[in-house]
Amino acid sequence: MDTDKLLLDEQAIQIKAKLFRGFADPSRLMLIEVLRNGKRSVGELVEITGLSQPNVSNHLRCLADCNLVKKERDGRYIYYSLSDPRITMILQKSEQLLSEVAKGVYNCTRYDSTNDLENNE
Amino acid sequence: MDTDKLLLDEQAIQIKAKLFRGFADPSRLMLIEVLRNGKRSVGELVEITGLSQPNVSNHLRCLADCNLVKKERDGRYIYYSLSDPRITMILQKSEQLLSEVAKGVYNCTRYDSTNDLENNE
DNA sequence: ATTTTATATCACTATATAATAATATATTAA
DNA sequence: TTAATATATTATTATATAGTGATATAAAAT
Repeated sequence: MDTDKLLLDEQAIQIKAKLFRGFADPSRLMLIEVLRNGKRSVGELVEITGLSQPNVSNHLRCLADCNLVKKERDGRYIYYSLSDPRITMILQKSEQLLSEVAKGVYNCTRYDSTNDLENNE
Repeated sequence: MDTDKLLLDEQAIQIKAKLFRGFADPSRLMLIEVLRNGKRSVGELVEITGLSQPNVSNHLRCLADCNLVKKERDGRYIYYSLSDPRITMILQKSEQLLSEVAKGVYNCTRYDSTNDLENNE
């Protein structure tokens, strides 16, 4: 009914969706997971993730723009770290949720390029 | 170092990113927010969100495939509801996080079509 | 000053996917 | 059965965006 419409603050939804987009890409999520263990330079992140350097920089900029990570220069190196411990909490909650719904998410190939399943539902 | 690489279970990352993609689209997030108040038929969701019926159905299918929502038929109506209370918990945590980083997320126009900001950083 | 190293930016391409329009399916009512 | 209603599917289009290669900027070392 109309009580629902009141709860649908368009702008709040947009912002919240944007936050989740920070987590919604495998490369960015990889970076965030690594940063859960502490600050890392861009070079280290490149080394650990195996992503290209420009790709890492681009994703870090995206995350930094959204305040999900913060940067700190030390000489030639720039160290990135998570901006808020609640980011880790959200990831933890998500892991708990996934332990139950993982199967469904795994089977969700709706938007997958690797759509090579042979099971028909 | 290498200890990080061990933590980077590729498949786990992919699945987790997929979960967040469920939340990362404004239309889907809207649907989820509405469902936080209880089960709704497709028609009600169309009415409340203002999205087109096929669009709602498509997003619901995506969410259902990923086990984020469950469906239940009653006559001609199909009622959708959140599959797990932890979904709500994740959203709550995210709201708390957003209360602090919202400004940054709001200003994050990196991938925005509505890129009409006049402030230069 | 020049070179080396670390990171960022930019232009471009390819892919993913959100939205739409048209149509199909399923359930109930007449 | 036929009509009406509710939901799902499909094909298509347009847009968003991830990744790459080339280059630029910045700091330190020679």
